[in-house]
Amino acid sequence: MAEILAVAAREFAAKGLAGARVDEIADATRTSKRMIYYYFGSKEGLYLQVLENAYRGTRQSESRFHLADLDPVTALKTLVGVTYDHHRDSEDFIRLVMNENMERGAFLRQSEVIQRLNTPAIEVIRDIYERGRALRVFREGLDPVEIHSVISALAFFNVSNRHTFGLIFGDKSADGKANTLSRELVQDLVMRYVWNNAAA
Amino acid sequence: MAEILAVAAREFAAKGLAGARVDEIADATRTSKRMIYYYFGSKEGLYLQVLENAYRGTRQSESRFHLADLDPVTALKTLVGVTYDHHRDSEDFIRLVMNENMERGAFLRQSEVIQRLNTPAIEVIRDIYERGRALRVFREGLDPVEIHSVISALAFFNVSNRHTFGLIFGDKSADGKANTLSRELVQDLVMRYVWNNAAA
DNA sequence: GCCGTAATGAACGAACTAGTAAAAACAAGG
DNA sequence: CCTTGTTTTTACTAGTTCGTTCATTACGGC
Repeated sequence: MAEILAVAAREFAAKGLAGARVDEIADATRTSKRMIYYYFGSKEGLYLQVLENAYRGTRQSESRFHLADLDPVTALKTLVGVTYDHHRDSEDFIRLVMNENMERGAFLRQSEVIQRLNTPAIEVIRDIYERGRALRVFREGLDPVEIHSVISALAFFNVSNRHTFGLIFGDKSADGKANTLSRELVQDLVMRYVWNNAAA
Repeated sequence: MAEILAVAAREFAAKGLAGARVDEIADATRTSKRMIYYYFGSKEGLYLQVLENAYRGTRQSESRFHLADLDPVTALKTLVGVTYDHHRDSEDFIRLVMNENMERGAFLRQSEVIQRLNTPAIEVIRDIYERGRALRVFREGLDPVEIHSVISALAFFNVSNRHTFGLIFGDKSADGKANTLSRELVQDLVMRYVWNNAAA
């Protein structure tokens, strides 16, 4: 039932696995609690489905940007920007991942589905990097997984630690959500990281 | 009672505010549950004290490294390394902060103590950056808060998202804990970010 | 020794929460 | 229209969990 999954995603994202209440999820749907147990077996079964669903949804956004058609510098800069935007606008997904890390990956570990979803993301970066390296605008010896990690780390942290960072450094933007790391900053950081300083 | 705080810190770090159980905390101390309510009033009161305590402990580590005595390049690189090491070895603190972000900063907001603790960290960076800029090894126009944010983001993410990242990319190190971003990588990234490419 | 205050222990209770029992409603094939 | 299997509703339960009640003890000043 898609409605249950959508409601549960919001609830788990808002309060975490331990904080979420099955009764509240049920009340927010047009079905009943009994249905949740009928379809998903348990609270944890529901959580697992929500988690898988969230990862599935996320990995689809990058493919839409035709990065292979752009020159490597523009492509990488675009990829960083798109990743930044996507994270910023997917707070529920971020919070689900945060929660899953609080659970020490106990549920992600059970899912074979998710593990395969990230390979394409790496391949996109590998393609861009190899092209940039051939043109000598990117330096030698970098690992696409590392580049992906850096981009993810900055885009993720910017959302995940919004509240504590915002409170400590007080720089809330207009919408009330602190963006401690600006879009341009992250792009700049990544481009300087891959840049070949001895470029022709 | 220091013992209660220490036990509670472990428990809240392990299971979050909603997941932790007051009875379990009480059983792990040499005192009783009654004492927790006597001293801290409520589960949330205890949590707030734990959080404040954790921030206090963290901010003390940087001052030990005499960064003002080092040349700016070495100083910044050392600061990054020290911050990286400290985060990697303070998983409980990281998890408390993660949890507090899941709580949307509701408790940190109540604490005036914590807000003041981070100013020194910025001043250290400002000093290093200004010296490096004067020597023309660091470029113009950077904000110490931004530099601090970048360092924090990478060091924090490396621990906070250990489990999900480790599962997806499978690179666990010897101790079973995935370090997706290596120490050298983070140092390299920050140094390239501040570096003045037009250096003499 | 006496007294007020701080500290402690054992047991309890009221509210909550994941999960279930049992049966009603429904769909579909014969 | 009846049988058979699936979906859904309502009400319930067994166990947990935060917080309290009340009685008792340690302790420092006088």
